Amino acid sequence: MLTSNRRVRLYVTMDQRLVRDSLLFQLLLHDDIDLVGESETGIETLSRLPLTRPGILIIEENLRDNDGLTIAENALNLMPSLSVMLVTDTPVSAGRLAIYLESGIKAVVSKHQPIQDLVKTLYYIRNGQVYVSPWQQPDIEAQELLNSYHALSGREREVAQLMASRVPIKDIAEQLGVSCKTVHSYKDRIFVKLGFERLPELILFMKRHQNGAAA
Amino acid sequence: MLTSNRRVRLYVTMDQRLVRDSLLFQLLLHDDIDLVGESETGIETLSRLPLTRPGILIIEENLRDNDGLTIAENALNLMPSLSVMLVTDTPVSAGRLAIYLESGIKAVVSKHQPIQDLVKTLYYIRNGQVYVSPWQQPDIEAQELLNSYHALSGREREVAQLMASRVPIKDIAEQLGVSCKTVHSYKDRIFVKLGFERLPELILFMKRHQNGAAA
DNA sequence: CCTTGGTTGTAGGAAATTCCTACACAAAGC
DNA sequence: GCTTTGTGTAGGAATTTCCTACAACCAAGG
Repeated sequence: MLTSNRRVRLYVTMDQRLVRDSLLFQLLLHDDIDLVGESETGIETLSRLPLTRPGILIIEENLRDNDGLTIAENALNLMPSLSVMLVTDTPVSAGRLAIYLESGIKAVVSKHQPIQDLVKTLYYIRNGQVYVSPWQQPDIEAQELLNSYHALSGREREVAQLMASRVPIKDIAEQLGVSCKTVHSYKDRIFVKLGFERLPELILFMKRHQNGAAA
Repeated sequence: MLTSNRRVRLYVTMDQRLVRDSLLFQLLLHDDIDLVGESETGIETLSRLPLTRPGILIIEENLRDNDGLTIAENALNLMPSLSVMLVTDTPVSAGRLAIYLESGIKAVVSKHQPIQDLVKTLYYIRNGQVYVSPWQQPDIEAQELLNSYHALSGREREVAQLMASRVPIKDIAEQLGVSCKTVHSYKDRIFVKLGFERLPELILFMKRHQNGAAA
């Protein structure tokens, strides 16, 4: 298999602290990700690259002091082995995309995509692939997730609903008349089937699923 | 004490899915927060308020279809009991701030603040307070955190450093020649002293602390 | 028809984690 | 000098995670 388990040395350049923080909190949940640096501006990023030697740079397209492309090009000059992921907030034309890829950028992801997209992409490029996310509406992924949900068994779905409403495991066990152990088994299976790692993912998915896909 | 333990019915309106997702993942870690709805646009928010009956609305200042102030005013007309938190990405002048507060908005937080600011503010306004975050550089909070760090004991600091480098508890115990239980005690104390809940917070803090405050 | 292989409902065990408590000892203050 | 506070150490209980087990059912294939 190609799934290498080498660690990721990550550098993140994002202007807004709130966004950077919440993104980093997510990324740092993965224990194969090492944050080697972070910046708000392109210039600072360039200056700190040599010392921090990241393997992957996640950088916003529009920075305060510069545009991500320029910084990325300079960064790739300094460190040809760097994998750059550009995070965009406006639609990218085909022409511009071509420029990005030609300049050596490994991935372009949109801020209008789910965060899982960014995480997935991070691992793609860690493995040497190139990836461009669609601008919006991730039909493929969302559909797959929907399918996975419908592949849940009856019991699993019951537990998923209760867990998403924050009913404690013990209460779920009582309500269903089974042991805690059993509920844990359902929980494990749900998380494996849907590819989740933590409760918030399940809560969010269930909420969105109920409203959006009530059809 | 004033710390009521009533649950928060939260509605979040943010344009970009990536930002919304990562923010929600953070917020939903708190088990007293119920997400009752989310939108990308102001119009949709207004239309869904009556059914979802949130207690708190977190809304961006600049939306695709409207500005947050307008939406907030309309929302407050519909539901006077709603607490609105406006999230801004540009500096807010004193005049504009006055307008915000006069129109009944309970909090204004900047995207250039750490995410903890937003979370704290959420609880402030849940308790009926009004809060305006500074535009940037949270000297007060950051300084408090620094102080807390310096209040760590020697052993605690050692463990904090190792944990931030993702050394497993067992290995830490071995290295320090104490039992796992002891390391867990240090961990608990560190988290209590610094006010953290999860490893990524510690990792991020240690990284920033080492680089920034190496003075 | 009977076997085989996947899925479902159920649960147990081992290890790790969380949360709380304990306690001896040293430093510090009144 | 005695009491409080902080520090290094660890134990217990409850919960969580991860992995395994297994009987029952169901679909498919020879």
